[in-house]
Amino acid sequence: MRHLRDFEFIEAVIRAGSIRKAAEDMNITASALNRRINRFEEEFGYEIFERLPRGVRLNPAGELVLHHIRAQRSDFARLQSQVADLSGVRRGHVSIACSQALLPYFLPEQIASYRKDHPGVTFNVNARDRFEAERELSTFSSDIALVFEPHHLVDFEVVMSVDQPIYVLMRADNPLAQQKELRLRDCLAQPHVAPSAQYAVRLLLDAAAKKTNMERLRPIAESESFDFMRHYVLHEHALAFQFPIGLSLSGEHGYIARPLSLRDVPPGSLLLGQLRGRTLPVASARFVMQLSQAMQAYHL
Amino acid sequence: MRHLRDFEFIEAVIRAGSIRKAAEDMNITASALNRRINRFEEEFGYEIFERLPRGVRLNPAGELVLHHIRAQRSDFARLQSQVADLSGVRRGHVSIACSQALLPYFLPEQIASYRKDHPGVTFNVNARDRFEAERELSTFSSDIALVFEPHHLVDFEVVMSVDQPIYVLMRADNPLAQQKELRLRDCLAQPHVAPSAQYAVRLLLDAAAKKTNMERLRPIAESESFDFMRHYVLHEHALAFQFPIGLSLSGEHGYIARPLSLRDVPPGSLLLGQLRGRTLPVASARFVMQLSQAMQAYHL
DNA sequence: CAAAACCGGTGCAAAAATTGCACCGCTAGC
DNA sequence: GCTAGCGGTGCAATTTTTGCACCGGTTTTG
Repeated sequence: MRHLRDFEFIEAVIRAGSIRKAAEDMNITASALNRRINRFEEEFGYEIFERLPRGVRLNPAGELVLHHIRAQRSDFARLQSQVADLSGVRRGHVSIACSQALLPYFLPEQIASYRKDHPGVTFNVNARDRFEAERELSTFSSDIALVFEPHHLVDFEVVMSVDQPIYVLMRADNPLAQQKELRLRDCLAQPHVAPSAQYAVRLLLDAAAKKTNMERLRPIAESESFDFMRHYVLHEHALAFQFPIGLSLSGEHGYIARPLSLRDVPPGSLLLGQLRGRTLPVASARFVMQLSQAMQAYHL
Repeated sequence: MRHLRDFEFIEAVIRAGSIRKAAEDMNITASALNRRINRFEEEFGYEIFERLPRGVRLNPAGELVLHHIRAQRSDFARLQSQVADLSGVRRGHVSIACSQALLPYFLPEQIASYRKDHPGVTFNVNARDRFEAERELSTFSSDIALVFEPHHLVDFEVVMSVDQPIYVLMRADNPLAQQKELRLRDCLAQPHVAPSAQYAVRLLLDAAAKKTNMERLRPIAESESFDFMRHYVLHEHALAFQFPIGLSLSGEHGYIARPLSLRDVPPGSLLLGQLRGRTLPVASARFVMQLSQAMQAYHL
């Protein structure tokens, strides 16, 4: 769009770190770009770039402008989405930052179900940890975040939250599979794999083990990939841990899942959220509503 | 600003109702303006005007665009205000829609006090009833509203609220001035003036009179001007009604004010608010904080 | 019922804004 | 002290925008 063109050039300069490099990226002369930037600053009333000998860098005013640019663009996208919606077109795009756990079962099912009604809507799904997810929201890189136990929560507006007990994964022939509910001490006595430290599952397990004076987790394998861990238990007689929303509980994938007793380990909170105060495009807003309903089904 | 120019032209067309008239207003040729509008619609992807034989009119998509334009402009003003603030300039502009009652004492004092610290900040103060005030907020015509008992409350985000008992105004030689607190029936027995029906004071008085089976108000004069009524009691031996925040309680202006008993008439709520979800410019946000503190002093 | 008054839209040339090119002065790094 | 890379500027070329004249259509007016 015409009226956002200055903003595109400004963003290009920010990315490139210098006007000349940005000019090359944008297929324009450095002098032309230089004048655009200068004219913008003049009209805006304040400089937004520091001039360094090797290039330019945003000053504090520029940081505000950058945020404004991002907000502006997202706002305009929402406007178009609203207009498209009222002309009955029902198209749009939804961008999601989510925990890894939701990638195999939950989100594919939800998205497929949504697209059955709204085939014009496209999706963007990226695995992000809870820090990155919030950052993605505040830079307008994602519309929606779906993560366990997010941290800051300053820019994160919680739309829906469900508690999830931790489940233990094992092969069907594991004797523990006979019990309906497992105790933490029984699990730690067996060989187990565990997610690395930044994941909510691991945090909860570590805290629980520490609290009850049991010995710490001694995973035979640590990984950032729940996919890997889910498959590992099929090969060696080991346990893995995961939230049920990331699992298939039918047993048809070869593994059995049993909940850890809530007496031992508190549940983790799965939070659905968006950037605080932001009005989402129509498609995203509707998908949030669907997710929110789907999450209620997981309510303890 | 450059990137808002299309928006200015669009607004001009909306105001004028036809491209030709708008072109005249904007000192431009109709053909040029026509092409701007057409180009915008083409780039935007949707028509925003209905072409009528006598001009043009916004279609529903256009309504959304209009709202976007207003939000955009306000957002840009806030950005400039934030940047100005961080360069230490402390300038800006605050636009207030408020009840008449706040014009004589409360707001002048508050604004003067604020401008002592921030002389670069300018103000816009307009008396609006509670319907108009909310409309002003949602069209971004005012930043802040300060009204009694606003109605819709859908777009109105309450920042602070204080209850105000109704006070009775009289000349110092009125025998009622001897009492610390007045009963409604005593007041209605005397000649009195009253605000017209749309005002909160009148609503409360009418409701109270009706409820207690007393006879209705029989004002010897009805007016929309509290200024008029305040002065009237100085000339004839009559009573007037007003919230204390609109009064000088020192007696130095010639009238005496006594509260109506809360047993007879419930207090009215003075609400300080802004457009829901909007982030105000720095100057406005700070002034809201000051108003909020000042209002606490009136807490019952 | 016809003329006049407006309306949005378009072709074309004039005017204005933007861009590209050549070049300046400056600083960091070698 | 030399070079490479940077932001900035004067001037001409180029692209974009505008103004003017005019078209076809509809409503108002006499």
